Amino acid sequence: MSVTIKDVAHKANVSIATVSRVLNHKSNVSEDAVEAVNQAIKELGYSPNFLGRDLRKSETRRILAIIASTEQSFYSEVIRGMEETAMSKGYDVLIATTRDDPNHEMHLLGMLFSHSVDGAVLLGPKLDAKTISELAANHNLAMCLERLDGCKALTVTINNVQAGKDAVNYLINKGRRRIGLITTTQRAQSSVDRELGYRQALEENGIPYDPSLVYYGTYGADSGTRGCRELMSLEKKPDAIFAISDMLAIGAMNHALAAGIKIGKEVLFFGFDDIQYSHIFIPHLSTVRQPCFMQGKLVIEKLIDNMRAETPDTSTYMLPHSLILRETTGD
Amino acid sequence: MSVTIKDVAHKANVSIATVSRVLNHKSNVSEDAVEAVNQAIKELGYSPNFLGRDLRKSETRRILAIIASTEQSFYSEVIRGMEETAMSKGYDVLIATTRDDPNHEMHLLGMLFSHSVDGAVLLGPKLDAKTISELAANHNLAMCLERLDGCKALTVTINNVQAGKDAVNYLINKGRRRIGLITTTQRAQSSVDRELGYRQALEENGIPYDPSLVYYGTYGADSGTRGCRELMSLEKKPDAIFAISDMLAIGAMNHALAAGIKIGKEVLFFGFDDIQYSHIFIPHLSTVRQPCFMQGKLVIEKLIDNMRAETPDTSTYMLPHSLILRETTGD
DNA sequence: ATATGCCCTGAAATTGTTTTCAGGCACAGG
DNA sequence: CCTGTGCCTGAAAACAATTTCAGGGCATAT
Repeated sequence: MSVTIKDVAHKANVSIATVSRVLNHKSNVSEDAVEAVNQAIKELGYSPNFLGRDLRKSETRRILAIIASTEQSFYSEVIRGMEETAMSKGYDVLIATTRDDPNHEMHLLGMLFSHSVDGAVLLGPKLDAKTISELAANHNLAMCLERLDGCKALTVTINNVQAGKDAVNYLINKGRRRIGLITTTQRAQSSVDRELGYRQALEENGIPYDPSLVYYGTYGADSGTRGCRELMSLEKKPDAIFAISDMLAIGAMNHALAAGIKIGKEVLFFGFDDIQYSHIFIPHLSTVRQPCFMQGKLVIEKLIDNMRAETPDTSTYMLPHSLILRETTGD
Repeated sequence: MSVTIKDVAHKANVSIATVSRVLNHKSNVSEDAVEAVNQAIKELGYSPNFLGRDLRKSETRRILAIIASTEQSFYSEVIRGMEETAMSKGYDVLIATTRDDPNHEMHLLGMLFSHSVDGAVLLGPKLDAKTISELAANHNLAMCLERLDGCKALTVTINNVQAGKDAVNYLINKGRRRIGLITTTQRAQSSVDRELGYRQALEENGIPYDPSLVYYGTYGADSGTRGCRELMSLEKKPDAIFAISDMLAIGAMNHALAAGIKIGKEVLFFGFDDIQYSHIFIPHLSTVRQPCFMQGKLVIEKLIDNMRAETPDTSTYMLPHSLILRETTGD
């Protein structure tokens, strides 16, 4: 069918071993041979079958990034960080999506077990901590962006508790006391942590926690809109709203704009993620920025380290976040 | 190192051939053997090495989708269409990004040449038509979303000329005569086609083409903002603006909103792509919707057909688009 | 009793590459 | 002239699976 190393060897009048040496740029091969082989390769239009190579070498130099869907443009910087770092070490990054299905996530991890890739990174896993811990013990598996409580696997993330706390503290320092929270019923650990930060900030400032100020929805913008409408129809309206994602915050502001609420004065808004639209949408949204590129970079570095290590590093690395202050907090 | 089929065979007291038969659910194997093998597999925690299997079978059942970056959330529906269709036929879809670098695009195509995947789909290629035509002649390669003039390769897209024309015709039918165009200097074929549609619509309606009404920028929202500002500072202002992407349109409307222009009355806006934000942003944007899911579905179906065919199908399939009419055209 | 057919099994070939090992050759030093 | 050294080379093993082929065992038919 396809042209193989054997055909090249035959055409160049050398052994397949010599062709292989040329392909891999080994030093111990004569110039004549190199010339002849390269000539044959060109004429035949040969390109090596990596299945053979990978099998023999037991490595593919490929890493799989498993994400929920390509919808969240938010992942894109993380992926870039992963790719650039991987490439500099001679690896390629492939992406696959789970569509929020834990079974499909497991199916994709099959690529790791079956040696189709050398390592895998989960960005927002759907599987539980126990399962992942077990898998990570025997395979080159890491997590990024999301940590999992009690999960013994290499993790790179930010401190979402502290980040939520910082955002809410900022609102409190602006003199706000009735702070609404818009979050999701879907309990990703990061959502849980951000909510925890919200509560800690209130507590440390002696503000009583009021459950009616917390709206649980989905993660679409329209859910943010509904959340804002609900919070604003309370007898005692909030004077600030913290949303656990920019998407929710933007949805929320849509209601506020429609209702004629003065954003940044009457009610302050704080988002999370610093997505592209947070500074396209008017008014510009104050938000928490994570070091996306750096998280991608670090997780790949550590993952590749682990591939060569005898005992894998299963630490959790938390990178620093920062507050981006814009119009919605009156800045 | 790892546990292989040999270990399983030994543990189950059968030959590796029998283990292989069990793994592949062949009928001609006794129940006792099946039992013993499955038991051994479980005890050893064995999972087959696909490199061996793929090499022997000369197929990986994997398809590579090559995109520019995961930033354009716009791709996500296409990918979903690809994945769902592929999965139903027993294939997995992997994604890789070129970061707009034609060299890297070629590097990624190496996965196709080296038999690491069974087929590849380019979504918005950076390579030229000639190169792609040659590659497609010898490998299982297709294009989706973007066509390339004179490229002899399986392509699934929409008719961007007609779509641009439809959008502009709609504006004309609303009584508009001075229609601005916001586009990009980066000449993707789809941009060229949409601009062509714009000109054809004008021509067919006897409206002279006015170059000062065309703004060439990048594809960021801020470029749309600049474009709108420039067009609105003309002596003879436009009464409608067609942007070749929603992103540009949203950027443009940001200027209009800030300048107090009555969107949907004074100036109509028409976008392209129907991205998520086009109905989050207020006012809601009228836009052209492409059948993303269907394009993804069709390209995979045709690509898989091509894998089994003796002579590959190199046709271009154009799927129907539709106009989504919202507030920005006064609907 | 022998032949026929079916079910199940394992040895060995096969897939395309890398790597090991042994040896051929030339050249320098004794 | 002989030996050691270094460079280059090819045959064959290895990687982990699938598939082919031949045959053993058993039941049924003749």
